[in-house]
Amino acid sequence: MPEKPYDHRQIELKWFESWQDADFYKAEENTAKPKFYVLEMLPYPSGTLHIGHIRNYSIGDALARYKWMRGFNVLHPMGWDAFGLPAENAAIANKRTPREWTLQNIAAMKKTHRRFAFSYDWDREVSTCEPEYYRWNQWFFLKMLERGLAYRKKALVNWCPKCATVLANEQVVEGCCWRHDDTAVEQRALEQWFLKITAYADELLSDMARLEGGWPERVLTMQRNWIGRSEGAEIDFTLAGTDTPIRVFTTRVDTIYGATCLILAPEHPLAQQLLDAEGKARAKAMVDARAGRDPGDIDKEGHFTGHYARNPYSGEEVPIWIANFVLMGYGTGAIMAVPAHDERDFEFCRKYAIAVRPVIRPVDGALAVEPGMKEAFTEYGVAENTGQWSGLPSEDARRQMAEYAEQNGFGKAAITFRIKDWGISRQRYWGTPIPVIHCAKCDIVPVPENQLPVLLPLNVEITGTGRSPLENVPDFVNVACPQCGAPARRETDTMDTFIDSSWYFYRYCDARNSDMPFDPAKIAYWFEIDQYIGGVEHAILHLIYSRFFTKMMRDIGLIKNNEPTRRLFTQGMVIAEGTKMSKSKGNVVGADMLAEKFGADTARMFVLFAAPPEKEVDWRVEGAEGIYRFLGRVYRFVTRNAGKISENGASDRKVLRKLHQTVRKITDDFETRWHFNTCIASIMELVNVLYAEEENLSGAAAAEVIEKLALMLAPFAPYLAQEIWDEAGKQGPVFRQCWPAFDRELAKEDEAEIVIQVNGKLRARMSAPFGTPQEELIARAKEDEKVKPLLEGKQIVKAIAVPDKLVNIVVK
RNA sequence: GCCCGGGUGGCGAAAUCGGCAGACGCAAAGGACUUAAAAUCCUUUUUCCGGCAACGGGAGUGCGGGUUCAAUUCCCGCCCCGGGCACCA
Repeated sequence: MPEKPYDHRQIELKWFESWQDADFYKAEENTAKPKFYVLEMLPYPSGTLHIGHIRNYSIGDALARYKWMRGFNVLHPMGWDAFGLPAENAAIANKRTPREWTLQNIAAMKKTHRRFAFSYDWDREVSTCEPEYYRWNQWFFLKMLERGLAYRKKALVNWCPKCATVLANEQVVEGCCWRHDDTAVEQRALEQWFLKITAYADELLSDMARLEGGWPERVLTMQRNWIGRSEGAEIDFTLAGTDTPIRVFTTRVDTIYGATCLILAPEHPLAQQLLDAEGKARAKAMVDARAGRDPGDIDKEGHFTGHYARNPYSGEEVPIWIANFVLMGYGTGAIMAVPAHDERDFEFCRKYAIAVRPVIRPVDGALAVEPGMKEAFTEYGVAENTGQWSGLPSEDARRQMAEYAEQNGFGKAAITFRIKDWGISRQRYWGTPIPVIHCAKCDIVPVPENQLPVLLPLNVEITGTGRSPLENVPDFVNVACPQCGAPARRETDTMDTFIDSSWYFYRYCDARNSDMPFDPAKIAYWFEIDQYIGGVEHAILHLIYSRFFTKMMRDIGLIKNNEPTRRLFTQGMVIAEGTKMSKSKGNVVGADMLAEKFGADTARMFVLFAAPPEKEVDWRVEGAEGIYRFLGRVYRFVTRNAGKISENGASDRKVLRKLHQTVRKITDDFETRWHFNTCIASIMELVNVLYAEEENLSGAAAAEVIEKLALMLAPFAPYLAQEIWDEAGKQGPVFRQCWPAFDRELAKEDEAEIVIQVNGKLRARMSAPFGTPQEELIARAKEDEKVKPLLEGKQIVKAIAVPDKLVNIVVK
């Protein structure tokens, strides 16, 4: 056969057109095949796909196609995280509505998606900005409202002046906005809607045990830190001379006899009562100075209130201070300071010359002497000078003292979490309207379910001023109260867009259902997600909200699974020529450019080949050119040898052995560790052998090689794989064939190559039949002509043989 | 400060269970084909020493120790890089 040059444009265009109307990737519920749900994180429709997206989808697509070929019923969907701030900013800049802008972006990105031929079931496409989708956000909200999981409270909230909206705690990164790392977040007091994620804090934490093994350890660690469960006790001190309790949270009650002052957060309600005018001013200054600053950079500062608190154990009275390092949002907002046994308290008390009193000694040492302590002793030890608990190991004292507090009514063992309820109110337009109505008489009235969806009005002027643009839409705001009929106001806040992405993967299972968010039976079939693939940047926000939503949906009886995702894979970033890609640097590698210049197959294979999928990949033009050359090499071999007629099979055995070894390697990798870089390398090795042995390859062997090459390439380079399949005269889509089997015997080498070492150094090699006994290997090694001289005049101390691998002779 | 990753040629990397370090690719150099170039094909390419050469010898996976017949791989200590958390009482 005459060789043909590899023309990616012609090949990809041809199959693109041929596949246009085919629905190869439809997932069905009624089938005897085992199911496999593979999911990639849905993109924000910014307008263009870049190489980072391509990497994410290429990993998922390789897996999805492999699973299809292994006979699974694969669900592989895609959608759009279509609400969000950039649409509003674009609207202000371009005089277009957020909706127009978003829909156009989706259309453009979908076109690129199609061009890359990712194996999605597009019939299940979900776009979160459509009423058909967001009405179920509203529905879930109402369900949560009924159950007390959604509530409203006035709260100090994180406010980003640039976004002109509220941020969730999770969206504040080192005191700055997660989108604007140069903008300090301010604190404002606003009436806000919250979801009670803390109701599930314990379960979110304990269920991580089930995710162990399937999720990356570091994601679990990040979530554990975020939830921040801490066991301790709440203890009531009393304001001296009164019965007013002041409750503190501590993890170390055993140190309470060493408490030398009590410290309130500056915002603590009691502090406001106790402080004089000057003190109040100090407190306010502390709060303001804290906003948006890295906590580690702020020096500890305090102010004595002039009042005292009584220690319920010792009866001692200690001064009450306020201090900037005590947080209102954690525990009770008040602490007992035990400088001898806590580093922070030590630093604070030294600064203000407050007494330091050691009450815990090291197990094998003496109690520290004061004055003279240089640092706090924070470990457990033995309690001393601690009343009836003196002499106890401090861990025992800790437990017993908490019980004592409970028996005597001034405290109890308690657990505190770092995670806080999820603030979801946003003073923004392009999001899901929160379905409640404010009535002067009836207060907060949920929108009746049969009136959903509360439609987001179109043609709204976007001002970007910080008040919801919806407030300026009278038709939207002015409604009759559903309960009493009186004129009322509709809620104008919209929901955090993380709501949208918290359950979208359920909607894929039943994307067109207009009566329910989804049919529970379909969820029962498809869930849990067998493999979720996305960036590690979502380790906390999206992945913890999703878990929360799943538990909430289970508790309202919609689903049975406790967790959404069995296995999670976090792929590494793509950087461009050594630097992080960003719009402002103008070095974003766009998917359309890649498809045009190199073809979709090359782009896909490049991102898979450059590094194992969990690692960072550096985009390099030369790297892509290398892959392009390789695909050309494959194609030219195929076109030269398809339909080859030759009886000369002198190289057949060698080539077929390599072929079956390659199939074995790739199959193994798909089943275990997904190191597609080495999979592709092994195909390259195979092709190198093909080039070397081409002359002496029989027609039959060539046919087998070409067929299996097409099948092996199908998950990575579907266009070229199809073209090869076609060249080989085969019918139908290559990616719907069975994954190739390999012959264990054929893949075996004839003889084992045995390495011979003398004192651990490689000195010679020999071949021996598989299974040659160890004694025989050693005997043969000793006779080897390179080895023999090295043994002369030496004493053989030991000889080790590893069957089929190695002999090591130790001499003296 | 604490918790995870990671450190291997000029570069991206490989070595899956303690057994040949550097597969595969990039870049570079040389050759073949060509009027020429591109493309393609072939060869060389960790490093040092000896040799015209085939070849031979030594060193080598961040650094220092240890275990072992044998360590990129396991253990202890340290250095550097990346990420996460960080007054959470």
